[in-house]
Amino acid sequence: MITSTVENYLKALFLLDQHGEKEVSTGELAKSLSVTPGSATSMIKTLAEAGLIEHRPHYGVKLTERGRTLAVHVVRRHRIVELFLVEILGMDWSKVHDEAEQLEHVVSDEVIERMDVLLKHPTFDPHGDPIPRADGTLPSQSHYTLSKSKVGQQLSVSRMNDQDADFLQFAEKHGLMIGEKITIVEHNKLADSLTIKTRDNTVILGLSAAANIEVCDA
Amino acid sequence: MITSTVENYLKALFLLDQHGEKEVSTGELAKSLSVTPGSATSMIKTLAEAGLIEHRPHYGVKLTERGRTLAVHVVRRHRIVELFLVEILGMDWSKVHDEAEQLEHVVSDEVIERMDVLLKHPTFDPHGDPIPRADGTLPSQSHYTLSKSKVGQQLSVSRMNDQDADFLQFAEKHGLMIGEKITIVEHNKLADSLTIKTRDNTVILGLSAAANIEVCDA
DNA sequence: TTTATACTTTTGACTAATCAAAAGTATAGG
DNA sequence: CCTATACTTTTGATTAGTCAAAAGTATAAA
Repeated sequence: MITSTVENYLKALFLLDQHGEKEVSTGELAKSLSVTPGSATSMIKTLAEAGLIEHRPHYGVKLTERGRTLAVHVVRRHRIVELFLVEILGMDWSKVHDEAEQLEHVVSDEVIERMDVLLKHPTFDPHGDPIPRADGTLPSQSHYTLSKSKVGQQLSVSRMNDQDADFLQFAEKHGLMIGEKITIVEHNKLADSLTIKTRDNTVILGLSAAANIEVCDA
Repeated sequence: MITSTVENYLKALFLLDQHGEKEVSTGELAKSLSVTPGSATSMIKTLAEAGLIEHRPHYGVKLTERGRTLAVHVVRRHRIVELFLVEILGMDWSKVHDEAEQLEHVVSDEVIERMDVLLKHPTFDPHGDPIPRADGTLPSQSHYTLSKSKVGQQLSVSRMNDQDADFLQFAEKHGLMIGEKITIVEHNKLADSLTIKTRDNTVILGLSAAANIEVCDA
């Protein structure tokens, strides 16, 4: 049976290893789901028996084809629901993550496909994350993090790595919304800070905050 | 903790005794939730301890004020979601019940209130059932069942007592949708049947089917 | 008054998921 | 080669919900 818990484990594994390249450790998985390592181990056993992951004890786990397919569909549901909540119900983009976290496990395929049509087959969600297509493939875009950009570059904010509502609100208040054009004014290596010109502000960010914001060329 | 299971028990109790007048028996409750009587008894114990119902052993249970309030809010969520699925997502009214059954336990108050606004504060859902207001009160309307109506009466279909998708599709196909005007042509007591003229059909229904359709004066 | 019947409650067992803590394992450093 | 450390797995307990079947209770009929 694919319970919501199972879906959450599969989704976490997918998000920790989007490309299906490395093995994910029990500890990483446990941390990302806020459960104890022991809980993760026992669920890993269950998922491996169900053929959803492959487990090399003491080394790590990897999604099987079937597990990855299920995970991608959970992600698709999550991101379509998020966008729907923002676009159709007018909710604040900084608050839709938690709501979608619940809804992703119960909305039927029919509802998702109807939302998809209403939203005109969108490719990115309100946080800039790609929305997997119904066939399981992913749209792509070349992102890099703000902390790696050069002075003078004209950029466009493309996604947020941090889903924390406070952080998202802070970003929004300073004109760092998805799609917004920005310019790097100064990179102070001593202060470890980045001065950024947004549409109508100038913001100074520490590099760790800048690492949470992805951009692409404007 | 108010789990979905708890919400389902409370909702079932409310629907079995809308007016809070009689006591509901363990058996009735168990049947309406498709669980064994023993399961119902043990949940009854839990709900009584939580102060959500009052239990007179061997006689029955009744919602407390707090239990009723919670139940009414679940019903509100269910019915708003149903109407939303039909009106905004264009789903078939005969299919939205099961979907709403899942969603009612996870949608937040904020989402419900936004749907309510988008739907312009509706008072009845697609099956003709009243939608409780956010304050817990219920709109009312004088319904009676088709099986009790008289020959010659001009009526308007106002709600369906049976949520079974096949029945709803049958009704729809024969022009027995909510709001549709109909006339009673004949009541054959021997055949136990009712002949009804709809907009562009004449339908013959057995009395047991007729008892599942509520009407009000046209 | 007694008994049969129908219903309710209790009991004991099971599943999914969790945690805390004990036991086991891989590996880097000496 | 040995050991300390960090991580993983195992073990045993707990919770919410369920079922099947045994035991108990209320009541209508004899």
